[in-house]
Amino acid sequence: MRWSQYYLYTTREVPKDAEVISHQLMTRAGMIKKLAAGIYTYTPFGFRSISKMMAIVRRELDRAGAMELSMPAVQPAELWQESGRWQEYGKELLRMRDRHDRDFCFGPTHEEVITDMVRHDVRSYKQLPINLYQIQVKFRDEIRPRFGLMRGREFLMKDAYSFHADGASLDATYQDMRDAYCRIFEACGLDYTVVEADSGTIGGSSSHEFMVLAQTGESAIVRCDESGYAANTEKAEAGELPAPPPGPASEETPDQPQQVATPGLTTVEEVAEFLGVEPSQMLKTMIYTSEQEELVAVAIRGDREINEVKLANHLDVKHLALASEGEVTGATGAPVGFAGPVGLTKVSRLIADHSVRSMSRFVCGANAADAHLTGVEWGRDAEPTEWADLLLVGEGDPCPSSGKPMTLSRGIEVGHIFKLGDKYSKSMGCQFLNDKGQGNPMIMGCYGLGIGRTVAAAIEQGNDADGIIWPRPLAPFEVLLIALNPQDDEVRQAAEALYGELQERGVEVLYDDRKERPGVKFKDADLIGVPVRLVVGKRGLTEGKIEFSLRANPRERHSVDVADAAAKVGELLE
RNA sequence: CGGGGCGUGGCGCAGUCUGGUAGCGCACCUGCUUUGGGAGCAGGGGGUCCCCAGUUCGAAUCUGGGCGCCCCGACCA
Repeated sequence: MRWSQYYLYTTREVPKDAEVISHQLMTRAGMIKKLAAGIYTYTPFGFRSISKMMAIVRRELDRAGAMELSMPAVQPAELWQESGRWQEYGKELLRMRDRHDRDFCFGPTHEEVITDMVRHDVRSYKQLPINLYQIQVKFRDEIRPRFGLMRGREFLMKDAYSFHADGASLDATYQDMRDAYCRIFEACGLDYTVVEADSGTIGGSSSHEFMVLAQTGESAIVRCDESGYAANTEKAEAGELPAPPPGPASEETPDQPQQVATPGLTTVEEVAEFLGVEPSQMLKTMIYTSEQEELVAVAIRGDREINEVKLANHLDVKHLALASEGEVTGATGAPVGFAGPVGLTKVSRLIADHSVRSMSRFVCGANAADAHLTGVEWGRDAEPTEWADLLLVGEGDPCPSSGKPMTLSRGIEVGHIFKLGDKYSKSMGCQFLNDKGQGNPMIMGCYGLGIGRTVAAAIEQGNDADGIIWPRPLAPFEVLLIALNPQDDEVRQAAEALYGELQERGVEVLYDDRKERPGVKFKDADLIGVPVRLVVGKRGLTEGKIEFSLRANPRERHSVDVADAAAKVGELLE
């Protein structure tokens, strides 16, 4: 490809709305153009990387026995009503009407469509298992699209769905897909980790996420080097936390709680400081509401935070919110900031996190304005209706397996695999007949992988002050051939000859034949990050030499005889 | 959905407070010089100042309404 005729326009300036490095570099390198919030065009240059990513995905999934198909982007509401998600999915689902006033949506995912297809075609256990995938444009109307391709509204995703007669078959395919994903991300040269994850609105039991480690990642994960345990903090569990020391004992009334005045002190930190105790000796009581419209109280240690994903799962609700001021006052008889478990009768449930089980003589709100209680004991003064794991796990918490401290880091979620079970097959009547002639819902798995996001993640991991450093498998071109002074006959002829030779060899080469100054060409070369750089210039040519270097190691430059250059490139690309 | 900010040549911005014929840098076109790390000089093209309505002799600028975009938050009792 001759750059002088190619659709590739770089910019020197960083667009003002690009915050993360991958977004800045993809924009500056002319790979993507924004059309609207979270909606991008891939330019020919950008699309080459996207295509390479798709090719890797296809290769590995085909190898894992999955079959590619293509489903509609626009889907009728009926299917979503059947699965229940027309109600559940909320505003992220882009809904629309056709000319006959029929409801449709732009698919954010395709469980309904694939299940609908399979239930019509598959009758017998003899036809199972089946594993189908597509690479498709999806649309999710995110609250706040940002970070370029990392969190767009319209995006390219590979999604696969498997159908099974039993759990063992699902387990086998799940493992195959997990292995395929590992091969895919390894092929992309990414530093990634597999973590246990919450299954979210898709539903189902087991699930794993593939995280590319990057400080700009939007997901938090904890890991234990000792045991290998790794999980998204939405899902992560911790071993038992060390018990905090008992709070101060009351001299006059050692066998009952004592009410103390805490005027205007509503936060754990304020009360702890005022009373001279540690936040870990306090009990925090939060009032939540959900679509079930009942108020529940949740108790957690004062220095810790509630994991709302765990709480929503425990309550089996879709949407959770902290209760309003009015609801809190109605439930506790006090303003926000003074809730506690003692005498809390107006909520239906008091759910206590395991972190508060070992607490003794703790401090909590008194359910009265400007007052807290000290010296409170479980059993004697209050009793939760249930215990649960609601802890948001943090840095240094003990690993649930080894007990060693875990580390917290950030990751970009590039893949997510689920064991769905029969959630969709049951609600949508996707059944098969077993060997005894009985009808059963199929067992399903589903497997997502963000194409654009993975390419962006590769840039997050591969860049320097001058631009992108592509992992070779995702690079738009393998070789950048620069004719430094194309107006010089000798230089041009040598570069043209080499260009032809590289093409003969099947090398993906971008030939910079533009009438630009050397400085511009070098800067652009660094920016677009093509792995191998060849420079034909007057200086070297007088000695019959061509210079080559690798983008990953820009300072190391080598000379090679003109005649050997193409062979040398072939060698480098081996 | 709350709070804040911004819409002015392709991109980044000034001008708006205090109304008076729209400017700068980059990019683009022409010419000359330059040519191994984003060149210099000279000349040139390109803008419904987001949209609608209003105030005014006169609106990018003031008023009202709308649209779009960006950032923060939507959570620790």
